[in-house]
Amino acid sequence: MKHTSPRRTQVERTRVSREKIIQSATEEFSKKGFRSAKLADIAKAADLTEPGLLHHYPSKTHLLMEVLKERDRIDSERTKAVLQKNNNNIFEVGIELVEHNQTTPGIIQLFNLLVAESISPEHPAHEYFKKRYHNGREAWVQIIAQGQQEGSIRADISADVLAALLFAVMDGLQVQWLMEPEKVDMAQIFRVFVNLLKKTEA
Amino acid sequence: MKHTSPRRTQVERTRVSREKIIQSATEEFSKKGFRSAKLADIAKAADLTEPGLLHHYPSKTHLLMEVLKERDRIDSERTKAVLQKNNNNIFEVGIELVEHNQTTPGIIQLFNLLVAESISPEHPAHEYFKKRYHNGREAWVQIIAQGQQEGSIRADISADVLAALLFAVMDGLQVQWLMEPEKVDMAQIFRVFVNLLKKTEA
DNA sequence: GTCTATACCCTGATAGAC
DNA sequence: GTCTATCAGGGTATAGAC
Repeated sequence: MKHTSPRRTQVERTRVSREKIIQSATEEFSKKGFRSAKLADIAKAADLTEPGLLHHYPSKTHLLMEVLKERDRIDSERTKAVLQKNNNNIFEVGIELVEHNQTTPGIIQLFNLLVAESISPEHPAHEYFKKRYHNGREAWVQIIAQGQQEGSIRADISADVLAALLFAVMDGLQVQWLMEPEKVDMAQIFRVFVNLLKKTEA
Repeated sequence: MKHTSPRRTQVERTRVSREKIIQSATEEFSKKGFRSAKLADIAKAADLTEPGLLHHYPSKTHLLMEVLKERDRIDSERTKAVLQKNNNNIFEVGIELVEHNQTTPGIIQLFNLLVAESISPEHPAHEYFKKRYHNGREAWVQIIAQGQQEGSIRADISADVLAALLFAVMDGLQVQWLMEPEKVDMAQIFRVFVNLLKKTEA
C-alpha cells in the first residue's frame, strides 16, 4: 500500500514554490535592488536551483514584475480597508499607513531602492513607478480636496501642493528612518506634520 | 627648433585627466548608481581606456569616494556662501538651495540613487551617507533653533522635529521631481512649506 | 601616463536528463 | 518540476610594452 500522507497535487506544489520564490525575491530585491540582486541567491533562499526558479518565472525581469504586482495587491487591499475604517479621514489614514510602514522595513527599503533605480528610462520598472507616483499623488489630491470642502483641512493652500508635501514627507521620512531606525520615529514626526494641515480657527 | 605651444607638464596632464574622469564618473554613477555603472563607460567618456583610468584611481570604489569628496567640497562651499549671504535666514537659505538643486538634475539623481543603494551596510558609501545625513540634520537643527530664539520660526514644535520635516520635504520633493520634472516645481512647493514654519502672530 | 592583451570571476539563461 | 551541465557575455582588475 502506498504512503500518501504529505501528498500534494502538481498545482499545489507549484503554488507553494511560487510563493516561496516571490518571498525570497522580495527580500533580495529589498537588500540589493533589481540590478545587483542575484538569481542564484533568490533561488537558494527558496530552496531551488537557478533553473528551477526560471521554470516558474522565465526571466529576472518577469520575476521583478510579479513581485511588484503582488505588493500592489497586498497594499491596495490594506489601503482600502484603512480608508473605509477611518471614513476617509486624512489624518487617521495617513497616520495609520505610516505606523504600519514602520513595522515593515524590508518592504520600505524595496520601494525606496527600486524607485531610485527606476528613474532611468531603461529600467524595467520605470513606467510602473511613474504610474504609481502619479496615481498615488492623484489619490491624495482627491482625499485632501474632500477634506478641504468638509472644512477639516486648511484651504489656503491648494490640494495639489498639499498632496505633494504630504507625499514628500512620507518618502523623506522613510529615508531618514532607514538610515537611523533607532533615532527617527516616523509616525510621531508625521503626526506633527499632519497637524500643520488642519484648519486653523479663524 | 622644437614646437612647444600645447605643451603640458606631467602634473598638468594628470590634473586634466583626473578632472575629466571625475566628471564622467559623476555622470555614469548618476545614471546607473554605483553597482551597475561600468568602468569601461566611464573611461570611454573621459577619452581613456579602462586601464588608463585605473592608473589614476586604483579601483571602482576609490573612484566613487573621490566623486563624493569632490561633491562635498563643491557643496560645502556653496552652502557656506549662501548662509553668509542670507545671514543664516532659514527661509532664504533653504529656498535658494532648492532653487539651485532644480538646475542640477544629474547631481540630485546621483545622491538619490546612492543614498538608496547605500542603505545596505556592505555598500562602500554606507558610512559616508550615514554621516552625511546625521550631520545634515544636525546643521539644520542648529539653524532652526537659532530661528526659534530670534522669534522668526514657530516654537511650538521642537527644532529636532522641524529639521526632520524640512529634510524630508527636500528629499521627497526631489524624488517627485525626478519622476515628473515638468509637473513638479520643487522651489514653489518648498516655499509653501517654509511658510508653514514661520511664527504665527499670537 | 596610456595602451594592448588577457586572466578570471560572476551572472543570466539554455539544453536536456530524470 | 527540478536537476546537472554548460554557454555566452560582460565586468573588474592585472601584466607588461611603449
